[in-house]
Amino acid sequence: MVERISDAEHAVMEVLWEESPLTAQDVSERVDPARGWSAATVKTLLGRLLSKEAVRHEVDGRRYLYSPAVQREDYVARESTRLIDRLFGGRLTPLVAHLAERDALSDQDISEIEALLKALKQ
Amino acid sequence: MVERISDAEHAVMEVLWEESPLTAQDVSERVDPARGWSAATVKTLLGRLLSKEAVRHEVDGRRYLYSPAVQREDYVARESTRLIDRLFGGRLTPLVAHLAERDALSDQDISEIEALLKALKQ
DNA sequence: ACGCTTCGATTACAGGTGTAATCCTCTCGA
DNA sequence: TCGAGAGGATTACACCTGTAATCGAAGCGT
Repeated sequence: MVERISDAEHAVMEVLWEESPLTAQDVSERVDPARGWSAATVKTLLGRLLSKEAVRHEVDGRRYLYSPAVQREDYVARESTRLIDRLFGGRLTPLVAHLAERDALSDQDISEIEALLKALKQ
Repeated sequence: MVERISDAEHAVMEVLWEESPLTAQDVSERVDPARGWSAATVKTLLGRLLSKEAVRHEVDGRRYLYSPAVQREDYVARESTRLIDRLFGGRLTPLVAHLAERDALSDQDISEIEALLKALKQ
């Protein structure tokens, strides 16, 4: 079930998906510096993720080592489905069409996606 | 700049994008019944959307007639970019790949997207 | 002219979020 | 052995959200 992961929490998850287990301090050092978070903030977020059961921790002496308890794949799946449902009635084609119209697709994107789809049809 | 439109507010926007201008009551009647909202709730949301300048209103006697002040296109663009940036480093291909892996693409989706991409290359 | 209805505006209120500061405890170095 | 630092837990606090109820003014029907 895992409740919804907020935006700030997501930034922490990204760190743990990248590498784990990590101590709170490790996470603090690795999290996107653009956030400008204090170590305390990161700890709060870790605590919240723990209670949401989105991460788990093993005890290491008097510290915790945190690891993701949800797969990035699953998170991504939930979030993308959510968006596509909300905005495009659950269908991907309009999203692609939309991005295409906004010139958000480079030639390379187009080629890659074509190759991908071709592979899917085999 | 239009602040971020929340989920509940978005449901109201959908009504106005579909048809406008509408009175608060009209909106209330048209909004997704699955939400089970009271008329008061819809009014609150309209009020918030007004102050966010996501909708505007013209006075009609002692009522307001509400219309969208942001285009659905723009909203959709912002939201999809946001998701794709956050989850896929700004690139669409991984999203498509991801959906493909989850079997979220039907044969028809694939054909449609192929056709779309083909058209884009002309 | 008076009360009921209809509107928007104001107020409410709990839960989530972003962003910490503070507290308590344990451990390690001097 | 005693104080400083490191760690998690607790507390803080304002703003956003979802979901209304209530208020006060204006118009309508009788």
